[in-house]
Amino acid sequence: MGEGDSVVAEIQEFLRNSFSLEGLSIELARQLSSLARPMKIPAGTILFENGDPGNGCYAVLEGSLKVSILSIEGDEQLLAVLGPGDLVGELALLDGRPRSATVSALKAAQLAFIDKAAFERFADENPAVYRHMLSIVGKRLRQANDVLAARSFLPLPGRVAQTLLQLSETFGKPLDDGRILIHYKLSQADIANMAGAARENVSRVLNDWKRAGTISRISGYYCLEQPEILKSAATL
Amino acid sequence: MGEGDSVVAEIQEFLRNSFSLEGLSIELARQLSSLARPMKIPAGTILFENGDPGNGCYAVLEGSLKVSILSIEGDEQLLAVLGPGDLVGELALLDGRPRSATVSALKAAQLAFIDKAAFERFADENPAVYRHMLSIVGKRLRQANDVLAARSFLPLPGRVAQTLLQLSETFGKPLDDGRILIHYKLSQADIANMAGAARENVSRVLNDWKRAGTISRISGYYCLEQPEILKSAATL
DNA sequence: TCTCGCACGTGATGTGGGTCACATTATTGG
DNA sequence: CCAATAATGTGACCCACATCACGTGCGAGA
Repeated sequence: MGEGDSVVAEIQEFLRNSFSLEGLSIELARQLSSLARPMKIPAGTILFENGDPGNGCYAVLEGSLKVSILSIEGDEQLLAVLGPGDLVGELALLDGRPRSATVSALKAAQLAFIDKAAFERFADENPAVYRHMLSIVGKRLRQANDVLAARSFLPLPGRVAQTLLQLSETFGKPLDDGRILIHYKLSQADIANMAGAARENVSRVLNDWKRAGTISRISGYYCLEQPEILKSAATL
Repeated sequence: MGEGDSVVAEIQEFLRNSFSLEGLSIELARQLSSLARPMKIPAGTILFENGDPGNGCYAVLEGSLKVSILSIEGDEQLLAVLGPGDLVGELALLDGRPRSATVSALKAAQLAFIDKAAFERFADENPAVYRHMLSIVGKRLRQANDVLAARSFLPLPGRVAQTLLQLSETFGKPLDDGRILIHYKLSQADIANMAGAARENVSRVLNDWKRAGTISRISGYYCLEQPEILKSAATL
């Protein structure tokens, strides 16, 4: 255990903020937090890989992770970049199947591991937890469908727009007017891997928008100056 | 109610077969079936459209439905073709959000409607129902990720292979050796809309395989002669 | 301060697969 | 049984986007 108390407090804080916000009572969140085992991983660590047996899920307290699928040739399809407040590996909680994607740490991360068995025992007593879980998975499924739709119907710029908007959901800080700052260091390669496009072309699109004033870079961070334009570009 | 009893019996039969197979007790299935409202829709009916408010989900007893996303230009991305034993519209049961896709009847269909509120009331008493639901949604999410991965990494033939294999999961009847008959009338256009490809190219791929003996058509139905070859074509 | 490495910008070139056009079967209503 | 109509096969062409090739800026470490 060792480093103990402050982390426990952090887990509770986390659950209070993220879970309860979405309709889970604070008391439940607190109890749930006592099931979680804190853990810390350095940047670059692979938390688990596609095909691994899955025995539980993780809540992200600090740092950031990426969820991706890898092809044989080593190409990467980024599914998501996750930050504090997010949950990964929930699929293992649902059925007992192996992990369907690979998750690794982009930055050193503080996590809370929740064991499948313990979770089920707890949730059986508290159906609200199941409902909450369903809504999380439901959100993921909707998002997956959106991405697929974008892949089917939108040309490259549309897909990039969708990617930026999606990232702004996790990392966006609203500024004045409707501007949104994506407070996370993103490389074009990352964006390209999410949008399913070649980095070079993402560069071209991004520059077109920068010149048109649709987006800008503020000390390394992308800033959506006119989110509406991006939204309309990402509309099917 | 009117047409009544035989349909009620059918709903129970359905739930016994499909739900209980996947770990839900027969008793629960029977009780759940009493919440369902039977309904029949003719071929071509649109059950609901993307954006509609969603107040419940449907179990398919007979007939077939398609789940699709439509672009502005009228192009269609087919997400799934469903037959007896499948469930549609579960997302509405999870969160209260509007429907994320359009579902319509390919053939006249007999359905059982399950109201969101009634479902939650029942499931709160029987957490096993929630667990079962989670495993269904989990399966969908895995499948969605697979399709996205295929779109990212596989060339056209691979995507068509994946589509056939996926369809064989719903409609496949195993024959001798490892051959699988897809017992459903499929047009090339359908396959193309699922694989996200142009019909003409699907035609070419299918004919190549037919000539190579990988697949065949038996009185209008596609038959996978060598599923392993398709599987390897669909491997990332 | 230099330079090594890495993220980014941009033209030239290649190609998978979409689009068009049309011939050739199947299917179906009459 | 026959038109009408829809599903399929196949070639020719085209284009969005991947790939290649290389130049430019810039932060980190010696």
